[in-house]
This record gives sequence, structure tokens and C-alpha cells, in this order.
Amino acid sequence: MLGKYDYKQAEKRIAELWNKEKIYDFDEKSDKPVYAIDTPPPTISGRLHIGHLFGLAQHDSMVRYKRMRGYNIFYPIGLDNNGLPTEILVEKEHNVVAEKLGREKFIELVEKTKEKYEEEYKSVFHALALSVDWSLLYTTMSKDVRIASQLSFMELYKMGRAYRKETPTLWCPKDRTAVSQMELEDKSENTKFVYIRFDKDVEIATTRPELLPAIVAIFVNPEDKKREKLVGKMVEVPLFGNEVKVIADQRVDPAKGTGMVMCCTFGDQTDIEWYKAYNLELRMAIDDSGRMTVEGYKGMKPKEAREKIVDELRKGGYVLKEQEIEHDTKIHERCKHEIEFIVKEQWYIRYLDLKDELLRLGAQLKWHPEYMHHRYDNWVQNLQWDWGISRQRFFGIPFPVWYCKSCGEVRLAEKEQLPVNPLVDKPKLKCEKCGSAEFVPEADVLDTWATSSLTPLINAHWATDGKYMDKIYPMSLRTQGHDIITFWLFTTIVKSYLHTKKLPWADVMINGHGLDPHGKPMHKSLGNIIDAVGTLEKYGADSVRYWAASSNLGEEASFQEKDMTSAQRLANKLWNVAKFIDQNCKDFGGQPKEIDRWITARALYVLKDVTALFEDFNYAGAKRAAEEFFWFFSDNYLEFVKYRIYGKDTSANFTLGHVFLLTLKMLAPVMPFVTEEIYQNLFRDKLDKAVSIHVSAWPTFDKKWVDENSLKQGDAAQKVIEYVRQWKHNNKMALNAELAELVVSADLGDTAADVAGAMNVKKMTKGQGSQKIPDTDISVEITGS
RNA sequence: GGAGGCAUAGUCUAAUGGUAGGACGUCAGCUUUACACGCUGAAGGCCUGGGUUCGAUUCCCUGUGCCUCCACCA
Repeated sequence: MLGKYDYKQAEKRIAELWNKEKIYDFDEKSDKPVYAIDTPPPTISGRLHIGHLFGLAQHDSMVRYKRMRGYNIFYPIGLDNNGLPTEILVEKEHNVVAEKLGREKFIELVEKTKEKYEEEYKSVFHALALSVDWSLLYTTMSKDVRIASQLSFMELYKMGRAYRKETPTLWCPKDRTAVSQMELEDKSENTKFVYIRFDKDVEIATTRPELLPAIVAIFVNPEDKKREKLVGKMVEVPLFGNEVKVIADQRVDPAKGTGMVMCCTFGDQTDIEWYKAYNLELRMAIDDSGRMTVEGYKGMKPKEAREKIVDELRKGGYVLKEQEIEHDTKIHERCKHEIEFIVKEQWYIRYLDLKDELLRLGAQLKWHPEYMHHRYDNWVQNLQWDWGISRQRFFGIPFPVWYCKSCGEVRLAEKEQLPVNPLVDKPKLKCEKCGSAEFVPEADVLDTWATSSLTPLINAHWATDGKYMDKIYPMSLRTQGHDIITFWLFTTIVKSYLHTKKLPWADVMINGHGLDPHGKPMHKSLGNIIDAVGTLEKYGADSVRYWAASSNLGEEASFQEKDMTSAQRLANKLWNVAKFIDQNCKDFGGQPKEIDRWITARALYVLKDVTALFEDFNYAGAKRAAEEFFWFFSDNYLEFVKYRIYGKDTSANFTLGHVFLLTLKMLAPVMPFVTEEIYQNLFRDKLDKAVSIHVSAWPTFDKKWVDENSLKQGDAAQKVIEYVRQWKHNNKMALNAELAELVVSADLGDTAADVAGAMNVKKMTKGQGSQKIPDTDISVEITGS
């Protein structure tokens, strides 16, 4: 072992070693206890940034600890190509439009992205030392996953859990597609707030007068004394002449506008809530293409209709006031067109009746950190609607469903037909109700959460050969970010419960996010992305992992250059200690002395703490404790025994080797590369037989190695040395400057020799001195040369 | 509007019902046969107000500030 630690070439070489030795493979034949992890499949959308690495590194450190504890690790990896980001990526890369290419062909292309990006992701994850088993790779668009997703739907339908209902949905009239909340953007717009008088008591301010023909009710606040008498009355709508009822609801802000609101189906989200809550009439004024459907305005765009209606209202004397305001509207982020609400038939999973069950399951799950449980509870308690799982999109996993052309009855696919594309495939059987053989396919696709909520079942091969159901399900651990507790975590519990009546995992580990140096989330639009590959190359994986392990689980952490420096210093220090041992110790034999037993006992107490911290998913605390001990070990113990080493006395060798190996093992989960490099060079086949430190046994605390007397004398010796160091510093002496005599009151046993050796003292004497060491009952007398 | 988190030296951060630990930075000393990416020493800190307590940085309440998730924006 020579020169400095070169992490660039070491990390590369070691990654190859791990590959060759297959240390991450799940062993199907082993009878060791299984530890199975349900991991978040990253979206295939482009390049990874260090925010991604942050959570992954935290998870991996925990998994590495578990591996050293002797578990048979099932650590799969998925790639998510079932979603809008991948759809956009594929369309761009292949210069195609999904809808024109056809679903089958497009899915083929999407599956091909797996091959290309698998290599890219694999190289990044390998560089990070993510210890997943690549033979367990799945994609969320693969054949098996499509089967699982469709089978899940079919089972839920048969259970009576899946149903179809007309529902207002967010709709982009330009793209003629449903959009999700996530695809919305706010746009501030100058518009007119038009105050319309219905009658002498009813005046309403609105930004969307063109929806007047779609008005189905008028709302006032129940606390609004002025309007109390109006509640329950019918009011005539200007221009259109129909009558609508006045209803009291607390969602109305009495201070806004006139304090009265018209509810139109549908102008905004509140209209939808009211429509559902009060069972209001459905009166649509706008169609799929965003054009008016009302007589007299047919075919007009809403804005044109608005002008015309306001004009007519003015002429009729209904307009009291027009006020210019700035107003936020929702637009579709892709095409920037304004969003409307359109009514479509949608599939739902009925689960509101399961709230109590779901809360009970949430309470059974062991949350790390604990407080994340609140978010889940809060979400479940406030659920108001069933789970909408259909999306009016072209790309996605199709519903395995047709409808009978003559009676409309639902016709499910047969299990052996899966995966099925109803747009192309035909049902095997006739209509159960009327016997017709003519069917209309369901064109919608399943929401991506309907699929990703199955990851534990996907990993267990639930829908196909079921080969891992007994072995890994329920899984040991789910790892994920806190932002998707209400989506991924929640829906996974729902599905697992519905299909297996079980909680899908025992523990859940929720990570925070890695942020840019200013504490802002990394986003393409913010232009603050710190690239994963570049960072790993520049600083090495151990440094990036050190950064990730520096913050407590669940907390956000900004990327700091100084963490990289600290990590590199630690790696370098480890390397230098290794070099020192390598150069000076032929073997790890020798009879330990007092000070050796002292550091051994110290090390074991630290091991006890570190183990407990890891058991509590506190990789951050474990890393801190292990690191702190290492610096203590090298600045103290190593200095104390140097004189013996240089004097060809081998009595410290045993301890030096064992304690340093113990330290390396404690740091191995967080810094897998440098610890492995040292392990291979220094300890493999000498102190440990394992092919890799990462499959070596986690050390155990054994009381028999703790000698209380040595602990006491070693602590005293350490205090004395500390004091002498200070004394030499105050006297502007070099630390190895010779001292004629040192008188110490405490009983140092044979550690007195180490004090003399470390501090270059000619004569050690036991007795009272004139100087008292603070915070101890030890007194000393120091005589210079 | 609902929920959750955070507040500790110039910066990042740990633990804790009784003298608050570490890292970076700063200052000073030391070429000490692994390491100047080092060693040794020094200076420097608990957001406001109230409560519980013999004692609160820690527990409770309040305020303020910051962050996140969810909902909403006629």
C-alpha cells in the first residue's frame, strides 16, 4: 500500500470486484432469513441528478448494514416507463406521435427505452455502489407488469370494488385529453370581474359570465345574516329565465365579490364539490373541444361567448359594475391552453368504506421517522372520494375491458389473455347478459399509481408464477420520499390489503430530498440541476454517500461542497492508518496490554451504539458515532502505541488490527468503497475470510473483551497525555519534545509506559503533583529537560 | 384553509430536565519516521414571551420566521 488513496481508480476496480463476486445476488436456495426491500422505480425521463442519489444512498446504507447482519437480501430495482415523462421522451427521441403509431407499437418503443436507459442508470447506480440485484430488474411497462396491473383491476372488479361513474374531469380542449393535477400550471391573467344583478337581493360577481347558462345553484355563507332570508328561495337567471335555488355553504367567502357565488357545472373545483355534495343538476355549456353548446352561442369559444353575454347583460341592465382584476387560471403545462371541466365516465376503486382498516394498517406499520405516520393518517381521515383510476390518455396500460354493443354490459378479459389491448384484441366470450358478440373497447388507460401501487406484488410474481410470494411477501421494508406518502405508499397499502389482506411491508423508511446549495429543490425549470454522473466522477461515490448520510432520515439537505471535502479527508485518513498498519505490522498477533484493552473496550461500546442506531434506521447517527470513534482512535490510541511499534514491540498488533477492522466495518455501509479497498489489502484472509467486507459478519459486542480496570487506567492515561500536550503547547514545545520527569498521582498501571512513550518522558513517577488536571482528581508535575 | 417539520457559534449540524458535542471557517503553536487532505491549542452558540419544575436549550402554551405536503383561489 503506497501513495495516496486514489478513489477514482479504486472505486472502479472495486465495483468490478463486487460484480465478479456477485455479492448482491438474492440467493434463492439459502435458508438465511430474507430481507426484502420495495424500492422506488425511478422514472425514465432523462438524466439523474444528485437529488436522486441522496435518498438512494440513504436506503443503500441501511441495506448494506442488513446484509452484514447476515440477511439474504432481496433488493430489486425497477425503472418506471409507464407515464407521461417517458411518453414525451419517446415521442421526442423517435420523432413519433403515440396516437398515430398505435398503442402496441408505441409500447414496444417504450420498452426499448429500457434497454438504452438500463445501461445508463446501471452505470450511475453502480458508480454510487447501490447494492441492488440487477437480475431482479423490472419496468413498469413490461409484459409481466401489464399482466399484474390488468389482473389487479379484474380482481377488484370481481370483488365489486371497481365501478364506473360519470365524473367531471380536468380537460384540455386543445389536446382533447384529460390532464392530471400535476400537469397544471398557474397563469395570471387580467380579466373582468363582472357584477351581475339577478334581482333586487341577488347580485353576483363572476369572472366567467359565459357560464351563466350552466348555472345550477347560488351559494351564500351560512353566517351571512344579510342573506339568511334568501336561503331556500328560487331565483331567476337573467337572459335565460330558468330558476335556481339559493343554498348556504361555508365554502363561500362573504367578503369576496358580493358574498354570493354562482355554481355552474363546471367552472372550478368548488363547483364540482357542490355538485357532488348537493346532488345538483348537470348542465354543461362547453364540449370536448372547448366550444359552447348553448343555443345562441353554439360553437363559440368561451371568451367570445363571454363578450356576447356581457354585452347582452349590459343591454338588459343587469350589469352593475365591471372591475379589472388579476386572476389565476389553470393552464395545461404542455400546450398552455386553459383547462376546462368536462364530464366523462371514469373507473373508480371503492375504498371510502375501508378508512378504519387503512388507519389500522397504517398504525401497524413501523414508520421511520415516526412522525411521517401523521401524514398518512391525515390523508386517510380526509379522504372524500373514491380512487379514480382511469385516464383518458392513449399511452398507458389499458383496461382489460370491453362493453357490450347492444346492452352495455362490462366484458372482462380472460386471465390467460393478459396482457390485453382491447383496442386490438377481442373478448373470448360473448356478453354474459345478452349473448351479443359485438363489443366496444374501453379506450382509457389505468392511472400510473394503479400500477406502481403493486410493486410488492410485482416483485413477488403475484400475477404470474407466484414464485416469491412465500419467500418475500410481505416485504421487510419500503423506501421512498415523503412527497409520495399520499400516493405511492397509501395506494400500495390499499392494493395489498384488497388483494392479500396484508400490510405489504413491516417497516417504511421515508427520506427527505437533496437540495441545491441554496436549499432549493432541483428542477429543470430552475436550472439548478447538479448532475449525478459528474458529481460522482468529481468527488467519488463515498463522498456523495457521506453527504447523504450526514443528514437525518426524513430531512432535506442542501448539497455542500464541504461535505465532499470532509468525506475525502476521512477516506484519506482511513487510507493512511491502513498504510501505517500495513508498513509496521507483519501480522496481527501479540499479547495486548492495558492501553490496548482500553481502546478495545472503547471500540466495543461504540459498536454497541452504532448497532443500536442502525437498528433504528438511524444511519446518520451510526455514521457520526463510527466516524468520531475513528478520529479518536487515530489521534489517541495510534499515537499512544507508536513508540512500541517503532521499537519492534508487536504487542499492539493484535489490537491495532482488530479494532481498525471493527471500525472499517462500522463505516462500510456508508463508505463502501474505501472500506472495501482497505479490507482487501489489509485484512482479507488475514483477519476475516469473507470475499468482501460487505458480506462479512457484523461484529458483535462481547462483554468478555471489556476490562473495566483497563478502561479506567486508559482513560486516566488519556487525560494525562491530553494535559501534557497542552502543557507542551503552552510552552511552545514540539509534541515529541523530551521531558525529564512526569509525576502522576493516578494509578496508571502499565499504561504509564505508554504515556512515557507517547510523550517522550524520561522518568515516570507515581506521586502527587502541584498541577491538577481539570475535571479529574489527578494531579501531575511536569519537568522539562 | 388543513396537516407536519424546523429554529442551537460566521456557516452546517448533534445530543440533552442539571457544566451544549462535532465539522467547516477564524486565530495561534508544532516539519511528530501513516497523513499539512496532518497534529496541538484558543476564541465563539441554545429565536420571542409565558407556564410546569428546586432547576428548561430540552417538556407544555403563545408569538415570530423558514420549509414541506394536502386543499383552495367565484
